[in-house]
Amino acid sequence: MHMQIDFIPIDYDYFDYQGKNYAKVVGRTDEGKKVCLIDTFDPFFWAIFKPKTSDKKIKQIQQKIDRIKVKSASRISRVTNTEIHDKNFLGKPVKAIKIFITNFKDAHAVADEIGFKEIYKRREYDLSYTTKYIIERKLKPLQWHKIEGEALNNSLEFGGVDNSLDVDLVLKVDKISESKKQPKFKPKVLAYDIETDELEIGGGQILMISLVGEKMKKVLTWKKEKTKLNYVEHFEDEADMLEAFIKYIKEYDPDILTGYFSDGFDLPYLRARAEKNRIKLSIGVDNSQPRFSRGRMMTGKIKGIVHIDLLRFIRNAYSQYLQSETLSLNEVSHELLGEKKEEWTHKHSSKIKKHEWEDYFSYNLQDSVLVYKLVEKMWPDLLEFTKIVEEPLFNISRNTMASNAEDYIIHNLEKYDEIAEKRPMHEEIGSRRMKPKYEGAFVFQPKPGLYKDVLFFDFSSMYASVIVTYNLSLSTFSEKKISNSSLAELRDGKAYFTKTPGFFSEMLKDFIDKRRKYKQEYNKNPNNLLKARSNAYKLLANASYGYQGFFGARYYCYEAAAATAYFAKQSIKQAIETFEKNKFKVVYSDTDSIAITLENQNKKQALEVLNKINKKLPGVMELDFEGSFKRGLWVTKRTGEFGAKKKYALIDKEDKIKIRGFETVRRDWCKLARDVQNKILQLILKDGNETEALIYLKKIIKKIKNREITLDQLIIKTQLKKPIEEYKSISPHVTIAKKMKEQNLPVNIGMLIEYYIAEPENHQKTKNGKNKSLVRERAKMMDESGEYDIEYYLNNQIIPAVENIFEVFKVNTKELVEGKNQKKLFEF
DNA sequence: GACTGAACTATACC
DNA sequence: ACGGGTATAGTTCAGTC
Repeated sequence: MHMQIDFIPIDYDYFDYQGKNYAKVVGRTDEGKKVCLIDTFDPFFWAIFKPKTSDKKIKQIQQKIDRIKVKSASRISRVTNTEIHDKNFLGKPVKAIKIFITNFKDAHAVADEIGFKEIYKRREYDLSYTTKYIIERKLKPLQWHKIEGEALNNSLEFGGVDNSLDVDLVLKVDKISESKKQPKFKPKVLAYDIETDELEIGGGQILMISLVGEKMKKVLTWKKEKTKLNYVEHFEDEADMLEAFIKYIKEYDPDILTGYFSDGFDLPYLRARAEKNRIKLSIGVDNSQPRFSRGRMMTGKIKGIVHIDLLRFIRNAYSQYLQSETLSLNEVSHELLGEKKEEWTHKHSSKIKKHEWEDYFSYNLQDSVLVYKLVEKMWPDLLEFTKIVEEPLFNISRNTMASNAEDYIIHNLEKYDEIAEKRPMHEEIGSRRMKPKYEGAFVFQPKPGLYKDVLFFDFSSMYASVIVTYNLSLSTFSEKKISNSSLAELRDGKAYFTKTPGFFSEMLKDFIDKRRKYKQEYNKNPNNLLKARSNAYKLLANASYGYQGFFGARYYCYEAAAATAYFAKQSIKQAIETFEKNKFKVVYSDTDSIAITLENQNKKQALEVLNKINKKLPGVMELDFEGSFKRGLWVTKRTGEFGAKKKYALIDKEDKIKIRGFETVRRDWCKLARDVQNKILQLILKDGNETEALIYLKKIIKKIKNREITLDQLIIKTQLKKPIEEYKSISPHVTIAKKMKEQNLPVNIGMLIEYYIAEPENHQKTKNGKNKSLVRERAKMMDESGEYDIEYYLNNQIIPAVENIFEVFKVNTKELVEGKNQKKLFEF
């Protein structure tokens, strides 16, 4: 039956039938029906001719290519057609041959057959089928389309594929067209979370599974403990529970199934337990089981349902805007939703008392509730990134910003008639990584002191605007001098960039323009979607500088990255000079920001200088006024009397404090040191007087000496960043990690190891009174008994955190603790 | 055995 | 392997006297 529908694509997949590739796209109609489209296009890749290859030679090679056949185990793939085209490659016009083949999977093998000496490069055989499909058929993810096609109903076409699909409609596509109307789409989201005794995947039974969606709240368990909680459903055993899990997913029919760290834990665990119970975890629309691809990170894919591991999206797209010290579900929920996980101390199920099970069920449910709410909150971002980058949601939710930027480029090359550059191979990556670091940003050496009336300025999206302004990219770069170009004097040579705009900076300019446009629209009409859109463009713009310097990038260009830093440095130094020429004192500057003090002039005069600077700035570069602060504090380094960079504290007129770099904002310092430093910074900044701060410090020192500090204030947390065996230097947190492992406690890479420093057993001291033993020998796990090491917490935590602050006021803190002033100290 | 600088490590800034 | 360079600072480690 021929029909037309309004359709929004959600999940992309493909299959082979009789040696040919077909796309299988699952999505919804405007009426909420689940539909699977079957569609196809003629797969192809490109071979680019060397310059000046004669037309005759080109014809000859075309004929040879036309005859290529490649045999693989399951099929014979051959070239079905060839076309000669005028295209661009890295911004230069080229003659290229478009090579159509029967099966896209054989593109690589066919490309290998094309080793003619007239062929310069072979390209686009390394793009995924789905990416190619989206580009060729213009069926863009999460955008509405009009689809015309033939409904398949118990058809024998494609080996009866429609019979095996759990959808409302299977449509063989004839025609795809853009929809003018783009009504709001709300996906059906289902969040899940499991609880187990063993952390090793499949190592023990799954005790319970929670499922939370719109009008769905369930905890499934085979535990028999009675409960008043009406969302708990009891099953005979683990197998029954798993069957119910499958059944409920089918019933709910979600577009998105989501968990937290579910790529690495929940989904593989479910799969493993299903296997143990000889159950097929057939949750895919074709009743297939989840599949796992193992790269550096495990990834779980479900056919027809987008599996989102929310942790990965948060890590890649959200984390830089979060204050949370870890990306744990608890902290992230607290920050974004103002809600927390429920209290539950993990213990083996055999040790859980009868009345405690209710808490455990409730805890399990709450985790899914939080994940559900977080996805709701982040949906605008997921949606906008998907619409802008044009890759499937599954990829968007896992991509790093650099790959999002790259995918955007790939999907937009057509406008420039560009053939895509290939992904670097292993050796290429190796040699890129061998390259020395290029010279980066400028950081101003501050003079320690407490300053009044500090104004901050910063360049908006500085590196992106530099790339656009100077046209810095792989396709515009030249080692040799060329006409009409700009020159960057790099550490190891000169780099020229043509002023004729290249596609990279054109696309980047689009990011900047759109960011500006949607930000303005948002300011006029604030809503989540516009905010997410303008933010997405900002993130993509900011990622593009790192992208060009990233060894894994298709459009990697070391010189462009180095030149970006070079030109940025020039601009900020000029801006600093201009402020200084106009009699303003510059107190600090880092990369794209400048801080000045007003002294004898006023803010209006400073803004006039800003105007002057902006008039002289080239291209799309722009310096903005960021904010005023009534006081700002810069301190010395611990070693030497220079001012420390990347460390300062500000206070504005509303007494709001902004702290950068200080121990206060570092998670590897104990809470006491951070809190004390924070308090002292506040006392000093509020009225510019150190006396009260000093009194406070003395009180704290006394408390430490009298052992009045509770242990939770003294926990030191350090992240374990690699396997224990790989550490060359055994620092305290590694020692603790070893101890934990010996006691069979879970130790994972990425974990924050917690410990405190205890009084040494034998009080051996060196001549100058320092503890003889290494710190790691005094490090204890939090539940190990012992008394905290007064000397360590004074000399290695509190004093280092406050010493440099008081030094600004010529107060010697060290003397407070030891030596002559000790008596005085206890008078407080 | 005491001392010192280099190496290693974690974390922050932009 | 899955953005970049710049910077601070602690602890350990290895070399020297």
